Amino acid sequence: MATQLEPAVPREGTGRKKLLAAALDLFAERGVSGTSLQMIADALGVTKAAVYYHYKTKDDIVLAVVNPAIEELAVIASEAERKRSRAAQVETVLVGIIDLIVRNRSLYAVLQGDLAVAHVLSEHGAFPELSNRIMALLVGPDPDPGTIVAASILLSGLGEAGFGPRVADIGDEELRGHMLGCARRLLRHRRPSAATP
Amino acid sequence: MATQLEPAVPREGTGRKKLLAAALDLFAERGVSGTSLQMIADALGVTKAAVYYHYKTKDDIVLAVVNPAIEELAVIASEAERKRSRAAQVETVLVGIIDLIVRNRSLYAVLQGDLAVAHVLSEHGAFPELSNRIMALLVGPDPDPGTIVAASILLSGLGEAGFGPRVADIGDEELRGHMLGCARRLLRHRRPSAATP
DNA sequence: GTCTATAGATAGATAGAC
DNA sequence: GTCTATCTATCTATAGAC
Repeated sequence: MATQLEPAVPREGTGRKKLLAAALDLFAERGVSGTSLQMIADALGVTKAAVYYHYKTKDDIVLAVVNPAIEELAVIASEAERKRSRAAQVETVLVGIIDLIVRNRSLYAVLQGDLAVAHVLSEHGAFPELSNRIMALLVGPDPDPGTIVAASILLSGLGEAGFGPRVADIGDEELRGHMLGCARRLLRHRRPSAATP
Repeated sequence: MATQLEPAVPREGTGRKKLLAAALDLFAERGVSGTSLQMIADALGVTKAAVYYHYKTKDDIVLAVVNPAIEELAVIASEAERKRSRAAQVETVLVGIIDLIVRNRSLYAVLQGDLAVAHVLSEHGAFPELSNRIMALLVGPDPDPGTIVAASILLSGLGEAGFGPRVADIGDEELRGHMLGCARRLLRHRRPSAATP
C-alpha cells in the first residue's frame, strides 16, 4: 500500500531517527553540499564523532535520508505497472507521488532537486532506472515531445512547489487536491491517434 | 525588448566571459556549493589566483553568472506591469520567461534551483522582491490557493525541465511551443467571479 | 554511545614576483 | 594578467579514551 499516515522521515525519535530528521532539515535549507557534518552535529547538540558513530560517511547519511522516499517510489511504480489500462497507470503514479510529496514536503524536493543527491544516487543506487520507470508510466509508449515536456514540468514542478514557501500554509488535504488537478490538466490534452484498449 | 537572439551568458569569449561560461557549466552540473574555485580554474586551464584576479569572491562569480538572467527577468516584469489587461500581463510573463529559459537552458535552472544561489541573492540583491513581482503578475490579485499551486508548479517546473536531459534533444522553437502550451493549460482553468475589464 | 584529539585534504582567499 | 607560494579555516574521516 502506497498511502501511509506517517511521514517517511519521522520528526522525532532517538539516535539515527533524530539525526536523519536534522540532516533533512539542513539539506532542504542549505543543500547537501552546503551542509557539513559539523552543522548536523550542532543541530543535534553533539560532536562530529558522534555523527560518525551512526554513519560511516556523509554519502551514507544522504542515502539514509533519501531512501524511504525511494522505496515508496518503487512501490508506487510497481503498483502502477500492474494496472492494465494506461489511464489507471497514470492515475496510480500521480496519486502516489503527490501523496508522498504532500506527506513529507521537503524530502521529495531534496531527492529530486539537489544535484549532490543525484550524484550520490547515480553511484550508489539504481535511482535513474526508477526515475525512468516512473516517467515511462506517465508518458506511455512512443510519447510525443509535447507529452515529455509536460511530464518533465510536472515532476520537477510538483517536487519543488511542495516545499516552496508559497504553499507552506496550505493544508495537506487541499494541497493534494490542487496538485492532482494541476497534474491532470497538464497531462490530459489531446489524445494521439492510438486508442487505449 | 525581452527577446534576444544571443544567450544571456556567451559560450565563448575572453577573460571574464569564458570564466562565467565555465562556471555556469559547473554550477549546472555539480551545484554552486559543489563547485570549488579550483574546478573553475582547472576548466579554464589556469590557477585559482587567476580566477581571483577577475572576481574577488566566489559570491561575486555567482552573482555575475546569474545577473544577466535577473536583469532580463526585471525587464519582463516591468514590461508585463505596463499591460492593462490581466490576460496580457500573464501572456507577457509567460512568453518572456519561457524565451529566457529556452535560450539558455541551464542558467535559469541554476538561478531558481540552487539553494546556494538563493542564499547569495537574498543577501546581495533584490531577487526575492522580483520573484514576488513575477508571481503576482501570474496569479493576479487575491489569488485562490489552486492558482498559487499551479503557478508554483509552473515556475519551478519550467526551470528544471528546461535543463533536464529528457528535453535536451528538443529544438528551441518546438520546446518554446510545448512549454507555452503547458503553461496555458496549467493557468487557464476556471475563471473566478470577477470578470476581466 | 559519546567524547577528545587529530590526521589529511581541500576550501576560499591574499601577497607579491614576473 | 597570470603566476608561485602560502595562509587560515574548514572539511571529511579516523583512532582511541571514557
